[in-house]
Amino acid sequence: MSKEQNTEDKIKEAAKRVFVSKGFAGCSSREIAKEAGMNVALVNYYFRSKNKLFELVFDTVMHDFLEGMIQVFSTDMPLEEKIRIFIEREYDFLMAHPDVPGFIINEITRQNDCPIDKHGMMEKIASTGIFQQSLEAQKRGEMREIDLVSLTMLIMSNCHYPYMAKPLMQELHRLDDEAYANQLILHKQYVVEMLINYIFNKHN
Amino acid sequence: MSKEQNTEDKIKEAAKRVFVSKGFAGCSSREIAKEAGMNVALVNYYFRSKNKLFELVFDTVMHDFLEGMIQVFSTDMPLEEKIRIFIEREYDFLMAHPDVPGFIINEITRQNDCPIDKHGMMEKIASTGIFQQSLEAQKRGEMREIDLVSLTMLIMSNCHYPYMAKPLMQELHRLDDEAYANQLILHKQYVVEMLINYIFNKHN
DNA sequence: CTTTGTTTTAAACACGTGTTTAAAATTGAT
DNA sequence: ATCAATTTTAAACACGTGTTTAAAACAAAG
Repeated sequence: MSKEQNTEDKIKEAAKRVFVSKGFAGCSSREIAKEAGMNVALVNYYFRSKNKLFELVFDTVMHDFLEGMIQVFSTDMPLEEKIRIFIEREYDFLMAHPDVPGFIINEITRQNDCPIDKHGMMEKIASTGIFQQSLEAQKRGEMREIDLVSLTMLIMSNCHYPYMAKPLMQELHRLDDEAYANQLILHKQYVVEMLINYIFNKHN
Repeated sequence: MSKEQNTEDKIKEAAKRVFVSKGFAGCSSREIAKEAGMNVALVNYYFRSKNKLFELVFDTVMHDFLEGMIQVFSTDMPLEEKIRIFIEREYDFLMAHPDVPGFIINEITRQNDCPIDKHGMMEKIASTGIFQQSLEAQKRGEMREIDLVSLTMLIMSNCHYPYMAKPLMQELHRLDDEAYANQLILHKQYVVEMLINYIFNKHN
């Protein structure tokens, strides 16, 4: 990447790498500093504390994570196409950022009293009209009468879990990294087919 | 429970509670000791170190986790019934132990060079004949021609993720604990229906 | 009761943690 | 070149960590 980025950004991106892969409790300030190639004190000079730096990283990761949804949902495709595209985009995104879902879920679980939806992302998602579109499709009988929370959960489960559970699945089925990467490409097809079939009452 | 259990078991169960809910990096030896109601040194008197205690806990959790599968798969039900029962048992198990999947996946991810399948559980699962049964069902055309890794992944995704992602889902949809528990009961029905339909080429 | 072995405790050890301090190095403008 | 402001560093601080040690409390057998 560009070597022209300033110290603050170098620290922030190093912190993102370390936090996302090891979690807040699984790394130290000094490890982040070393990853950024500089002193420990400098980290706290730019960001007052490990906690503040973490909150900043978490916010941006969470933001990037939800931004993708909004882009897809904001188009004027028919619902079926939106869902299909969404799943494929999600698999592409996770191919490049495999440990983001685990990071987000773990860190939200860690402290159950923090403000997660700082950017009001959920309202943004709602304001794309995706939920209205779903309800209308259900009224017209084009879509299965399934409640929207479960709809979300079905889609997310089949997108996130294969990446989160990678080491478990690799161990259970004795797959190396390359084999698992190929498995994921194959699996995406199954997931799209299964979800579209189920949500829109398709046969075969 | 029975107050008659000895010190060693009291420590081990306290450790299980703390490790499973907070993870290895997220807790201290002293926290485990306090949870067990005793001194720090006593923990290391019975189990030589935090690491040894953790490995012991992880093994038993992993064992209990896989034992359920084996029981269901070892029956002589038709495949469709096995899968249906498996999903329902999995939801029941996770209702009582919601953070087990996250614990297992996180801790396997943490150290990518540890012997996970210490009990040879995967061979036990294979020796239930579940995989042969699947292949035969596929040959007879009763079952979709789907590769067995993806089959496993589809089922596990839709069982584990709803429990792992609970706080994320609660935040996104503004659900309290009771509402989410009800949601899970509802969701189980969708999951069974969707998976059975897809795997066995059902219509409706 | 005394003695022997086991269980429990308080204290300490060396080290890593997050954070701060004060000095050094660097920068940029006059 | 000088000087003030900014950036970077090394060192230190107080505290929490995993682990160990040695003494105390306890139990059981003689």
